[in-house]
Amino acid sequence: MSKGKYYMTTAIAYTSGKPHIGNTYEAILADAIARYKRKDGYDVFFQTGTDEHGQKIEIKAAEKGITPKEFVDETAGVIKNIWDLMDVSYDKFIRTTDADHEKQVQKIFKKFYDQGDIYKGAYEGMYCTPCESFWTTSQLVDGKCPDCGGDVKPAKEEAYFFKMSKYADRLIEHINTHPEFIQPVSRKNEMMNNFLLPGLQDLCVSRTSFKWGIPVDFDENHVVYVWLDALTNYITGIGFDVDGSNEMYKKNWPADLHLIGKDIIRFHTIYWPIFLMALGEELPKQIFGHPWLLQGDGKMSKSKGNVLYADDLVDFFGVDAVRYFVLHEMPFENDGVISWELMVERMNSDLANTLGNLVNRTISMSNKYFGGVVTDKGVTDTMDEDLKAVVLGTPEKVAKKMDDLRVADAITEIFTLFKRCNKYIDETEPWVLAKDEAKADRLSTVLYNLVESISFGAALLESFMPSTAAKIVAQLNTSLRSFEEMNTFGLYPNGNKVTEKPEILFARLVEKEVLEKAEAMFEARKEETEEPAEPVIDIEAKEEISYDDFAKMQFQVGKIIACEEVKKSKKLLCSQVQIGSQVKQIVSGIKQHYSAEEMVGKKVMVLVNLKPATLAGVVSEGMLLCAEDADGNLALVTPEKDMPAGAEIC
RNA sequence: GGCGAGAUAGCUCAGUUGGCUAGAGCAUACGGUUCAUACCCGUAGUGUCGAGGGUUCGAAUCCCCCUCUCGCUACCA
Repeated sequence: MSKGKYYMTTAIAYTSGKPHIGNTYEAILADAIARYKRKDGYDVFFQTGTDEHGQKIEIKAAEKGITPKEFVDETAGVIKNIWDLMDVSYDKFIRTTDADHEKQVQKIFKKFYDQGDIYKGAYEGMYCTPCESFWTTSQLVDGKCPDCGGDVKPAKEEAYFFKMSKYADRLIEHINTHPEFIQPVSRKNEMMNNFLLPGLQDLCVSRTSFKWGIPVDFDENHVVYVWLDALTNYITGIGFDVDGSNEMYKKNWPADLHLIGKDIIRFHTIYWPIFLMALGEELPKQIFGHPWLLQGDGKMSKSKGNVLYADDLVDFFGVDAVRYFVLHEMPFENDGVISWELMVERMNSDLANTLGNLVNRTISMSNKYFGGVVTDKGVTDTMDEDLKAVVLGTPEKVAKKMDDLRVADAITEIFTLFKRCNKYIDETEPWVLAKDEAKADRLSTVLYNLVESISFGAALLESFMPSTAAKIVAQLNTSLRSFEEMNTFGLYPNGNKVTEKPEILFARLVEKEVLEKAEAMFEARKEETEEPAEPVIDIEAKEEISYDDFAKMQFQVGKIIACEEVKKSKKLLCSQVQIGSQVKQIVSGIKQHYSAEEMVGKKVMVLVNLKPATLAGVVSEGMLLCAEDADGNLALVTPEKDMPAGAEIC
């Protein structure tokens, strides 16, 4: 009895490298929802996959001396393996290098062009390779990409543009009349206020600066913009065709849920719906931008060697414990935190103590008192009522939470059930009953109630911790029950026999040992990756210049004699810089790296003949030069020996 | 700078339309218990509910203002 179709997706993972636990979280979250919906009677189609085009991949492949295709084949394999390791039950794993996907993207692009939604124009500006974005000079941050902080270079290219504004009103209307469309709702306001209401800009949807993309078939110099390529996976993966889609597509579209990270909400709630409108297709019902899983002890970074990967965590804790942790620890709207200490705490208190020990003690008592045979002798007590009420009420509570995609809260409800069971043992005191032969039947019923309650808990746990749920019912010698079978208390077969030797589900861990082991792992990894003792940075080479070009620039040593913060800005410091006998006012975006006080007295390298400009209302007559590392930290460039203010740098 | 969110126990947070001594989990202390993975159950807490002012019989909750944090965004030579 199907409740109808349910089509859901994750964002497709970018194949630039191995995904860390934060990336993996999304797949696990989606899986929990997919499994739950299936159990709830929906005909679920769950799609995930990989996003494989773009200049960044072209460059990475070149560095490794392999073709882009070889590179993405390898990375896509790594990603798929991790999803499989984590028991992600996807129905389709799409890759944007799949032939049928590429074919459809070309057709879609052509259709847009033919119907006038895409027009050919030219783009001029500063280009950021990793972000594959153009910026106007005024958008740059210290001459760097405002998104990633990376280097940009001047570029001009012929390009195709999509007329976003044409559909803006319709989209605004849709968002306003469908409050569930963007979740959480706070994100809706951000999109409205920052993009839709001020007016949408046309979007550049092709590139000519690199080759690793889907070619525009009627204009070979161009490849399709990665976002247009990537977003369409949601329809091409289920059989969309410009010339007539198949039955599977007709059944599944529109998607019921796009699960994505909060960083790409803009692409999914603005560009994607507009592309769909242009195709004449329905819009997805809901887009949920989930928060991120952050690392407690500082940001994850490869250079620090402290990146957490799902497979490493599995080695420490096991698949289901990791699933439990990321699902349970992630709030609905705020970012969650992951750390070794927190993992151990959850592992010990929730999984080992509350759940594992409950199952273990129940089975042990059944064996000890009745040779493992579980029978309801019908000797009830008033104290049974509350237990039954809690157990019978839990499926409903979980359902309510899952309706709102509050997965963490749903799990908490299930653990409330297990805690209630532990309390029941304390209330009934089976070991006291066991001492009185007249109470043997009561004891039997108590144990039956426990086994029955745990059966409920295990069945509810199935969507979130599938293998643990299976292990529990195997030990109870029963099967996972359906939601329908959770309307009645007492379906556990009377006289059934539980396992003789209960296996420990989750072993308690000692925090200190885990930390030491983790430390050792990171150290080992550092040694592996740390070829050069000192990190080096490669930046994109700029075009060669002549000596004359160089000679146009005048550099001098400047002494900062005063410095204050620019009030209206988060990043700017305004310095008075003595250069020879004159003093120039220079504004620099370095507030986050230097305080105004520590600037004073420094001798720095200044580009003095730069045309003055006004920044945040303050005139700036030059530029202080800085070095920047991979994390965006800045260091002022100063003369190696003390030099007078005004000394020429040549 | 614009828009928005937030500040509650040691930690992570919940507090519906203002209403009885402000809650949960974890951690801590004490007590109980022994079937079990030294586990489970119970009790106890501590809180100037970010600061100040106002409305009200009554404010964590509503209004004003301030401080700080965060998100999106603009600007950032």
